[in-house]
Amino acid sequence: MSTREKIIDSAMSIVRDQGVGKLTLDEAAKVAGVSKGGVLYHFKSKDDLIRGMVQRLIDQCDQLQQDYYQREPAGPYRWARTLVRTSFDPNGPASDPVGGALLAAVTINPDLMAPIHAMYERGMERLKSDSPDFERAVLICTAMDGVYFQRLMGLAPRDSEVSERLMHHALGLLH
Amino acid sequence: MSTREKIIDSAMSIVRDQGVGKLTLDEAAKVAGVSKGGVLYHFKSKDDLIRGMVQRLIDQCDQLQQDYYQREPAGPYRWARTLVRTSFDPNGPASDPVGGALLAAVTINPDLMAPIHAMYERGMERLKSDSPDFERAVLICTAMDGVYFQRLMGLAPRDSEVSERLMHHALGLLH
DNA sequence: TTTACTGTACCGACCAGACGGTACATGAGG
DNA sequence: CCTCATGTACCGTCTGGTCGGTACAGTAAA
Repeated sequence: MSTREKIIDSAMSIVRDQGVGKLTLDEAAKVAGVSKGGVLYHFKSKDDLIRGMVQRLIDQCDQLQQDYYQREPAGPYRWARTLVRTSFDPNGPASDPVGGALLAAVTINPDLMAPIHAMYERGMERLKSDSPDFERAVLICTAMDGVYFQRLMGLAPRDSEVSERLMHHALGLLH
Repeated sequence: MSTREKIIDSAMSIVRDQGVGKLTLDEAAKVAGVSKGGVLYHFKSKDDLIRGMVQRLIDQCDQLQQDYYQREPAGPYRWARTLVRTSFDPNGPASDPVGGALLAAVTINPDLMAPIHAMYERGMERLKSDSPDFERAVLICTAMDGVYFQRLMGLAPRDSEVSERLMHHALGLLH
């Protein structure tokens, strides 16, 4: 793995394990096994590092959504169903490791959220394109944001069985 | 209004207007119109200030929920319906001003989230007590978390008409 | 094949400013 | 005169960012 990627990974794990407040260039360097100079060679500022984290998050989301979309049977609400399944993917960004990028961005410099806004817009367009009842789709997908939120805040560490049932209930409302 | 309350208000507004990263004792003092010594008289540390913010948030939520609960007609899903209406209250904590307390807490010291966890537990108990289909209630209320999340992240600044329809759709699923 | 040069990747010392927190002074009201 | 509420001055630490330097790989002329 490239050093650059390793640094992003390290930053993500710091946010997850120690909280956003502990994300410093020194700490990221230490965890990644390089010097602070090394970090600043790949990212010209802390904001730039966070931009990298956000981009990573977006790429991962896009990838996962594409994968699930292909596997999802065609028909109404295909995109909504895709988003539901993506949200519960145990390896997806909705699970613990990478989500902190958002927290880092919104707390350190809200401007860094711009790419996320764009991703949201894309998602809305997709929903609109194949949802017979758009409001229904928005509501369910908003619930998926809620799932994400709860994980970010460390609320309700749902066991996988409860998650499973919640997911199926959501899917059941998309018919 | 007491100085203590004024300081909490100031801290809230800093988080909202400038981001969590800009919440410092000096800045809070400046905005509240007192000196740093004054702030530290009322809150013996920054963590303590954030505790105060979190407590304010919780008190406001509790108050609002009680109000709406009383106004909500009895019957199944009464608590779920209450939570939905609370989430869309234009003066409630779900709107912009006070939400940042959560961000401040989770980024600066995750331990400060403990009272929020407790509030969540209470909410779940209430839902369980009067929801014929508990999963349905949880799903809808998770969507309310999503609404909150989107506001925190500055995503989708929904106009009030869209909010209105989303709320009614949520209520429609609670029958 | 040696030499000279260039670009990439990274290191580590350093700095200026900001921050949380402490210690103490001040001053008004009872 | 004492306590409550607040102001002032200061300290030690941490942080983002700069800068000069190093190691090394490629490469191209001599």
